Amino acid sequence: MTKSGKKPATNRDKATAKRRNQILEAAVICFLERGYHQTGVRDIATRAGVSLGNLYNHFPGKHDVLVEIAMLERQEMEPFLKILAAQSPAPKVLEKFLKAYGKYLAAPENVILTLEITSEAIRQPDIAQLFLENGDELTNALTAVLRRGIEDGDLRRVPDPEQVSQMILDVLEGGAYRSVLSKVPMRKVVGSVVDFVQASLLPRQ
Amino acid sequence: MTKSGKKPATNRDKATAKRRNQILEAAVICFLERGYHQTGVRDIATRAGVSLGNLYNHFPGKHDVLVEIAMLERQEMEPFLKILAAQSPAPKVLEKFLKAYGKYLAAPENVILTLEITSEAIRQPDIAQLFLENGDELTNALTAVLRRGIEDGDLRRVPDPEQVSQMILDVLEGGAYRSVLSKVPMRKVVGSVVDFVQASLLPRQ
Amino acid sequence: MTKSGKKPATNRDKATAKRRNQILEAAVICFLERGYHQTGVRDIATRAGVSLGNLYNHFPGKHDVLVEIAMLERQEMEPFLKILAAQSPAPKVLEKFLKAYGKYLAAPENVILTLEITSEAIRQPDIAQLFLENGDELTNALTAVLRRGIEDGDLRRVPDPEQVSQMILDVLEGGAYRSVLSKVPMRKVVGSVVDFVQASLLPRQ
Amino acid sequence: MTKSGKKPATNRDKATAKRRNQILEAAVICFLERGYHQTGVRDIATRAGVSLGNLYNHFPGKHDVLVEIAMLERQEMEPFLKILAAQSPAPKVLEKFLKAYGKYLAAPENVILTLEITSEAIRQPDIAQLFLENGDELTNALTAVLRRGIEDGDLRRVPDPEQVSQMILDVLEGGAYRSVLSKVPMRKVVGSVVDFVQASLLPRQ
DNA sequence: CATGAATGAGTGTTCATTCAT
DNA sequence: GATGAATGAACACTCATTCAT
Repeated sequence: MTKSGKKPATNRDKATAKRRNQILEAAVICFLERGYHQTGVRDIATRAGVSLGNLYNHFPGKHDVLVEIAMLERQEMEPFLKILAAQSPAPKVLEKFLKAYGKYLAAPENVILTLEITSEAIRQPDIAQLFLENGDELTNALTAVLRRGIEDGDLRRVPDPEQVSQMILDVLEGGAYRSVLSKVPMRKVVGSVVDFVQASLLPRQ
Repeated sequence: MTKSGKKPATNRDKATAKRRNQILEAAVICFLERGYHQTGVRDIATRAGVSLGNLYNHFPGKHDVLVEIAMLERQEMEPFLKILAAQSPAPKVLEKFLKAYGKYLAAPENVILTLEITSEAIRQPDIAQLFLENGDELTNALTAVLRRGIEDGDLRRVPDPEQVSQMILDVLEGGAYRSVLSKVPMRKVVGSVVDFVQASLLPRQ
Repeated sequence: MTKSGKKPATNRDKATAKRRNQILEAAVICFLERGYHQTGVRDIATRAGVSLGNLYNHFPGKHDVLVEIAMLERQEMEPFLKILAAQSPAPKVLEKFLKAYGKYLAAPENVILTLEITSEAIRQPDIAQLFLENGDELTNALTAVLRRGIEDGDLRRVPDPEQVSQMILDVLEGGAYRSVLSKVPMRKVVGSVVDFVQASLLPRQ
Repeated sequence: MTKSGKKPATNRDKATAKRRNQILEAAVICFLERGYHQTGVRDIATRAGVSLGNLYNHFPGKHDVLVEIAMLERQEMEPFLKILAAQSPAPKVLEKFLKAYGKYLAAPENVILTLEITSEAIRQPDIAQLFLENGDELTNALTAVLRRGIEDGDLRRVPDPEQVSQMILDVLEGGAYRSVLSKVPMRKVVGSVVDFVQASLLPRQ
């Protein structure tokens, strides 16, 4: 699967894949600790236990390591996509999602890494695209939930469900960022978000 | 003595202050164009029409230029603080604020600069503090409006008004960031925000 | 006396001379603390409580400050020249001188400053000349004592009294340098020097 | 493992070692010509025919280049240590040593380099230690000769043989320094030193 | 695949000195 | 005489990347 449709995955392939992972993990740690720009390729290689030159056998350059990390981030969204795919009533799904995603964002490393990527995205189109795609998956799934809730009469008929899902994510992620910076417990933040969002979306009785 | 009391500001002082401003403005442009880390002190000096060495007569270092810019950002909040201080009914004030601040955030440079500072704040405590103080002014003013609205019965009795103002700001700023990245018009974003926030805060009839 | 034979020394002249001294004293402290090359002209000016530009009204440049200091060092030799000029028996004079000069060299600042000058002397001919002249005064006076001692029969008839006085100074100054570096008490060093020199110079009975 | 045991020294290792030497030799030349502080890392790299960056693959920094040179200086003492280890009568050994070491010091480069290191030693503890260790080897060997001479009755029973060996070295090195500065031939200096030292140490008949 | 020596432009910062005020 | 802004070359060092082995 690493190369072609078949699966001849030799030991060599496996060893190589392992190296890649070592490097990626090391890079994540470095980027978290010191930031993307402050991290040198040497730092990554050293931390990964790989020679400097060899790193370039696995990645074309520092930039591409970040790109790959951004792509891995996307996989982390899977559990939340699954939650959003559930067929329970929309408000229930929504609440469950907010709490789960909020818990995930309570880990500072997830926030910092995202900010690091966000920050690069502004000037680097490929990362920007990746980042938007990442977000889109989540937004789309969330939007679908909202639409379903509206149709089922479980949610208020908001004018633009897509914008709303964006806002829901913003409000959570913004809270997460502030909780990293100012040490407000994420738990408290999530509680407020749930209340705020529900108040905005639940239909007037 | 150079600042306080009357205004003994000599020509020399004025020239010096002008230089500082030249440098700061040049730095803002550079940071916007290429980002803080990609910008060299040389770039700033050149753009400011100042010699490299002389820049260091006006600022202790690159870092401090960013700090000063962050401090200037704070002053930009003044008009919005004024709006929030108005004594009209809370929902009116709120809407006016959202539109005004949204309009301000429609300028990509304001968003990018904020992100640049945000991004440094994570690893540099002095900038973090400055950044939080900056935000606090706005949050506090907004919180006051919310409290007043609640007391007047104009707004729903939310459990934690401070968190709510944070969320309102997040939702606006997050939208602004996405509008920079994905070219969604900020106008549309602000519309959704106003609806979303009002739906959440206006009391059930 | 500062300029011409007369003595119109105005207040202005006195103030200026005071400034010069302030600068020189500050420079000595800086050179001792951080070394000549590590010391910046700014450091000296700041320490002297003088503006950077003004320092250049008093001295043509950093180099010349060092030259002046080297010249002042020469004056410090006066007391020892006086000791050597005494008409007591040569061995007595010699011992007294060794102890007095040794005591002077026990102060690390005197040793370090000399080394700093010595070290510059290698590459800067004007300092080299000054330094040699400095030393020559002492050597000549010491040589005179030796010659007198030899003629009086109080000292061994050494082949080259001038070389001998050089060596006597070397042995003292070398000891002083080591005492700075390795914390051997200078007192002990001087004792050994006196014994060593006397043994070499006193005539066999 | 690159060093110990047999000699697996690959071509690569050898090439690397050669580079190090090139750099060290270039550094010595630079330090002699212009002094440690006046020499830029670029100067060294250029003279060594090595790129600036690559120099940092071989040495952590400029300081460490000097340290390594100081360490190499120590090896230069080997021949003199051998002379001092000879079992001939102490006065003979002493004279032979003085002449040999004096001849070595007659080369200005040896004197200047030592002064350069000496001068750094004052402010840099690691160099100070290295420098003292260097000197100690010579002093100890010389002290041993003196002690032997005293026991054999070939030398005067001096109170502190260790101090005496220090002084002997000081007198030689001081002479060498002056011969560099004032162009007095080292030959003449050494002659005087031999006389002076012997006069001090040979027992009264 | 693996290594680390090699490159040289680039980093932020300091320097001694000048000069308009 | 006194000030400190102005200059730009120089500083030690780091960078992402290449490539011979």
